[in-house]
Amino acid sequence: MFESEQQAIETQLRAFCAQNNLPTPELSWTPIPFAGKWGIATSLFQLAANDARAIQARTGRGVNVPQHAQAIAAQAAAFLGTPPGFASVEAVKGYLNFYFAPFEFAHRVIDQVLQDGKRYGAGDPKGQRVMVEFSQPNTHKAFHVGHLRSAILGDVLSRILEFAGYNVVRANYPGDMGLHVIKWLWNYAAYHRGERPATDVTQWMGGVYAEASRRLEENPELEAEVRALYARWDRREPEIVALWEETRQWSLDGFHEMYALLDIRFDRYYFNSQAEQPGKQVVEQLIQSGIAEDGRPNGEAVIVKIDEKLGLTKEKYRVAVILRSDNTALYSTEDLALAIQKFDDYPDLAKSIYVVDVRQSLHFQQVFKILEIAGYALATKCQHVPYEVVNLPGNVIMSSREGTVVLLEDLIREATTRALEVVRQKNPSLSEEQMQAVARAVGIGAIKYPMLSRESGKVVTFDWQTALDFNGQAAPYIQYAHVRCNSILRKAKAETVDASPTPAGEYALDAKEIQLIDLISRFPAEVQRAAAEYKPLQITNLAYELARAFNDFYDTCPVLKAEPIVRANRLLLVAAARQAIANGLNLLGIQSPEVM
RNA sequence: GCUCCUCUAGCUCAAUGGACAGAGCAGCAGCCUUCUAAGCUGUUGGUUGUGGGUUCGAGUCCCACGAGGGGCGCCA
Repeated sequence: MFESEQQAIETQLRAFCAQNNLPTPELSWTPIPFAGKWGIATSLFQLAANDARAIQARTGRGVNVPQHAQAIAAQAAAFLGTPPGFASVEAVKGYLNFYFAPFEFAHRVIDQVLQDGKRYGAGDPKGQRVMVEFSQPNTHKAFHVGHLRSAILGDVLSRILEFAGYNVVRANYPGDMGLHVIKWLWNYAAYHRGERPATDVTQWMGGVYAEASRRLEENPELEAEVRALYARWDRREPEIVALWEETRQWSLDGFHEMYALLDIRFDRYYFNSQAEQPGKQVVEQLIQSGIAEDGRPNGEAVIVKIDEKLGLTKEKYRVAVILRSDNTALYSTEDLALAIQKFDDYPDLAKSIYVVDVRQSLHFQQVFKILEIAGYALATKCQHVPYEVVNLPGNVIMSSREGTVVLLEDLIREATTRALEVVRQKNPSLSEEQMQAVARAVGIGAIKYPMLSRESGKVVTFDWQTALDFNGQAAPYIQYAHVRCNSILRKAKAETVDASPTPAGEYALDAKEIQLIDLISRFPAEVQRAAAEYKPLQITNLAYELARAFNDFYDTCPVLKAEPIVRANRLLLVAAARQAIANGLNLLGIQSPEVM
């Protein structure tokens, strides 16, 4: 947010170095890391180390780098004086700290936030299109908490990338065909023909699937019926296709309901079943060009010996199987075609991102590498963004077959019920309708936040107690800070605040106010970083820090009862804080309630 | 055998190669006649798995080891 100040100082520092025969400095800027201090800082250790080497080479004399850094910093501070707009400069422990003139800079930040509103923190358009594929639910199965991480992570990455300035295509890739679907169809046709799901569609679909698995486990001889059905599907018998199409739609309808509840949307659906034939064509092409080896004549599969093709001596990409010996498609068959399909549909894609479970890392490395070997330039634009799984306590993996699952419907119901109890108790004056709305916002937020607030490479362990704990570092804490902002502004008749952003008179800002403004000013840079590194964690951290700083401010700085000048300024600050918190929550796909 | 990931306070997790490793939860002690206590304050808690190395500087990068987890030619 203060790039122009940084650049001005850097120009001065380069002049200083040139004048003093020092190496050209490469500076990186950080906020001054001490509570209540506001400004920008840079260390001079790198510069000092470079100069120390030069002195060593020239004179053979060793130089103590930290001392040298501090000496240079002190000289530089004297050379620079206090740059325009700053309150002071200090050289300490090899760092140069530039302190902002708080009131002036505070109002630059606040004015910017209030002017930009919902767009505060958004990046300039980058003119690049990015596709994010996520969620990939299996039709004819239940949707459980383990499936939630991709959906939430992918949605939030999409939001962040969009806000950062990219054109984002949100893609879903449902698994609508495969052995699980055939098993389901078999069970349905044999024991549930004519039944239709009424409510909780996805749960019902999952029930029929679980029943199928159970039946087959108890009576393995029934497998023959399933195989027979698979053969009928392979022949595309109209009756089977029609049944598949109808029941598949039930699942998709169920998914739509859940996505709506979770406020997740898609621009484009790719279906597993549609990638099958194109995938086989890609495989043929790979065989023709000598990249793949066709083992089918000998009853073996079609494979690509990737390491061999690359001349690698150590195992890295290994051998990929890209088509079964019986000519049926594998995931890799379909992913080869899908990767290409995406660029056919959107030739200007700068990046094609796959938000998929870390266990498929090798699979994607193989697919992308095979395409690269085959000469597809798009291969290097494909990137797998992996995440770790969601487990149950005791390192138990959620599995539909094992029955160790927490269903999404149950989790949402439980979380909103619990939130409703809390809001009923905390704020009984609200209308029933308001309470319901708050409970939904809080319940959904409480589900999403834990999935986003840890490194995606770390396993999330789901347990009810933590999931339903609405205190501390969690979404409701941030939402509550937003509500408090809103409450103050409502009482102050917020509409007059936004209309007159220029306050008359100046006063000494409290340390809590400075802390809050400092954090608000960091938002745009954090958005860019989150987008560049695919890390929603940056946003959860900042949103939480903002809420904490606001609660701190709320506790020590009266607003409505303050003197007129202070009151006017603090109202603007509260409005800016509310906006920053709301924008942060919005990036996380979490609602900002007006009341709680 | 090859390979990827994880290891930080009792627990769950943060921390651009930089200044003093921070939060929450749990525990203990306080704060509602106040802009909503879903809040705030104080307090307890650390050889960042172990050993080397690189660097002016390492929780962060490199190597080895340990522990746990994932993946590896016809599962998805």
